[in-house]
Amino acid sequence: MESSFAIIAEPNRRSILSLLASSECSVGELERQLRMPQTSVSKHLRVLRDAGFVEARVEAQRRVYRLRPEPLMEVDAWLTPFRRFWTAHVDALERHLDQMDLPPKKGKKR
Amino acid sequence: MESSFAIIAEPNRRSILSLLASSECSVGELERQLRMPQTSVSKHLRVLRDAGFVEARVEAQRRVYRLRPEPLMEVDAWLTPFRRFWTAHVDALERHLDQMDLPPKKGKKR
DNA sequence: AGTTTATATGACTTGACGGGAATATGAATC
DNA sequence: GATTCATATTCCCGTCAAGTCATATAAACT
Repeated sequence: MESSFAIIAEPNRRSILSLLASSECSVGELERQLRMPQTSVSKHLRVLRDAGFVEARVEAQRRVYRLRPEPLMEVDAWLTPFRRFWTAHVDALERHLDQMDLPPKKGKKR
Repeated sequence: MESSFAIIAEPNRRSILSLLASSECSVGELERQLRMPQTSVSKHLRVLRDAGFVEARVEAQRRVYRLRPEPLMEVDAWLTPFRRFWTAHVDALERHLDQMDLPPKKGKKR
């Protein structure tokens, strides 16, 4: 359970994170929107919290969870060396489109 | 039916992908650089190939593996809704501007 | 042909993870 | 203070994946 990658390997956890990307949620709200048992939501939230993906604030009986950016930034950073593999493709696609489309005003520095 | 996220949850597979990001490799080269048993490397490559992360070309007795961009692009796309969480805080981080420098064939980057 | 080199596959074991039910904790309301 | 609501934790179980060992395939070399 150590790496951030293992954490987001779980589909339900990714769903939780996606919901929290829109707005912070209580456990009950997550439970209803994802239609999964509360005990499951709580356990996944525990994992996410231990890994630093989310943090909770106590509000009366509720716990309101919100996102923390660091672990996903780490994933994003890991992707960096790979991006050149598809930016190359995008460039090729751009060149191709330039032949049929209007010349774009955006920066094409070469 | 493994998701791309589950594939890169495995540390050894991430190591393989990182090596292939520098240059294509044969199984033996991966085996030596990662210092893991050949049978393990082959099995991870099998998983990576089935998931579309890599493809192999046959070169005599060797299989030379190289990266395929699509699955990692998918991961990158999933991160999109989350990026505002750190681009908002870390101002003007140029991670999405062209980080395209010349890819070195050997030697250390970074 | 037989041997070495390079890679893949199959069988087996082991350990980790997720789901579910039951239970526990704890705050709020009566 | 007992009950209800909201969330967390514990225990058991089934599954699945990774590591290891042995073996299989196939090309290259003698």
